[in-house]
Amino acid sequence: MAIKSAQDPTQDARADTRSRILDAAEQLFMAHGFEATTMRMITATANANLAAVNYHFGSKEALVEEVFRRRLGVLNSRLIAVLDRLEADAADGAVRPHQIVEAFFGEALRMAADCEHGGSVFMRLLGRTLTEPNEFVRGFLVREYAQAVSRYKTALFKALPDVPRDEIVWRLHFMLGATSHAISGSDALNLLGEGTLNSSDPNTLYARLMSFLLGGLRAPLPELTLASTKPQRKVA
Amino acid sequence: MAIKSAQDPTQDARADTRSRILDAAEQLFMAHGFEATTMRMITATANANLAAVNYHFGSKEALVEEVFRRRLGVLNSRLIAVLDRLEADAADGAVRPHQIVEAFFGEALRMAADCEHGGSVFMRLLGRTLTEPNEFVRGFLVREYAQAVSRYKTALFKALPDVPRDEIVWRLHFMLGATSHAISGSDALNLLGEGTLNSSDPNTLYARLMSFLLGGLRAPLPELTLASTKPQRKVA
DNA sequence: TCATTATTCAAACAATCGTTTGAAACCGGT
DNA sequence: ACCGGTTTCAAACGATTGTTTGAATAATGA
Repeated sequence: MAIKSAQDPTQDARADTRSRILDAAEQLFMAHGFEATTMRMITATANANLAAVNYHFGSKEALVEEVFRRRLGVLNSRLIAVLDRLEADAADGAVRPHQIVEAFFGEALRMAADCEHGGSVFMRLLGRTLTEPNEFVRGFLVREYAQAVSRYKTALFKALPDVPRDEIVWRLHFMLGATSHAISGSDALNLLGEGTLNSSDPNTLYARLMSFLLGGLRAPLPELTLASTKPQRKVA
Repeated sequence: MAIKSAQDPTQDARADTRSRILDAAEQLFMAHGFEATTMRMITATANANLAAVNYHFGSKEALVEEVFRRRLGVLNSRLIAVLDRLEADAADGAVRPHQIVEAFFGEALRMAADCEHGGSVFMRLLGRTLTEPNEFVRGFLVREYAQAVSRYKTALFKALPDVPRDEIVWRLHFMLGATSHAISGSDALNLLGEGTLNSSDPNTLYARLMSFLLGGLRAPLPELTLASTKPQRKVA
């Protein structure tokens, strides 16, 4: 079994089942969640023995970790590289806010559109995982994502010196939610009763999402009246 | 079996155990997800016997369904009532877009802020469930939510006659994502490295979110160039 | 009061979970 | 051809899952 076809001559059966398991796990985690995906489902999909996961990764949790590490590493470095270039190209060190937003969420969307290398499946998995109750998974995400997010956050601080930092973080939070929802995709769109909507074209999704995100980012600051009319029983 | 004795003050042990189980399940589902929450955790939290869930609800799935039905019913009718009043108050039948958005997401946020009646826990659960892989839960959500969402969607169509309907649905989708993320709350905020952010005040969250949502809704329409510069390898 | 139903309870059910085991199969190197 | 190390495999492990059972208890109506 396991006909090796790739360009790496040292690609033995070990790496083969390993990556087959990773691919199968990624796909199944996306389709059914972490807890609902069993080792037997994974190994069956990967055409591997049940014991293969524990042999190659040690445990199911370690497999989850590896699934994310494999993809998050490249996303992270891409994000940082793009921001580095933006800041280098900025003559007087002034990176425009829309550039930062387009870089961050554009890179995410680009990976989400990369069906060939499995980026599509992974980004949908990532989008869902952002609200995952599982502490282990979420804690790992924070650890793995921290650098890039922090860089972009401070970049936005510098690009918007007049906007309170709390406000920026909140809007970053909102933008993250919108993007995550957009990537997770068509499942939630059924909630809007529109199975007809064609989300297949990544370019139009990019244009639509960016327009929305930048509109939200540039929205007038809210009036934060400290102890005033609470919108409790009446909405403005 | 189990003929309900009504909603009167004679709160007997029957209804008591039932609602204790519902509350416990709601809270545990929010904290750990559906699959990770076991019957034994639920019944232990509710101070009930293990068999109580199957006795009162029939199965774990039926319990999940009932947890949502109990709250979604009132949210749905509130949403519809608010929109009814908006459309009645509109003299010439012209409801402003911001009124629709404020009504829909404001009602959601209001319920999310209602800690006393458990609305807070439930809305966080709902926000997370929007991206839940579990088909059974998601299908049930769509069925239970469909009416209100459809009403608001067509209301937005009428309020924004010049905007393509696809665009409106997409922006509704984005707004839903941002709101869901905002409600699910502080867990994802840790990703932004801001545990310091105080999300406790529902009024400021309302103001911030509405400002963002309306900014996104009013954003200039994207240029949907059919076969033009793809944002593939370079971001603007 | 008694008869009947509704609810609780401890115990067990089969099924499935992630993990472990020890032997078989495969591998490249000298 | 032999060997040490790596990988696969069938089988089983104990633990935990949702569910069921039958008896004990509480509540209800006549």
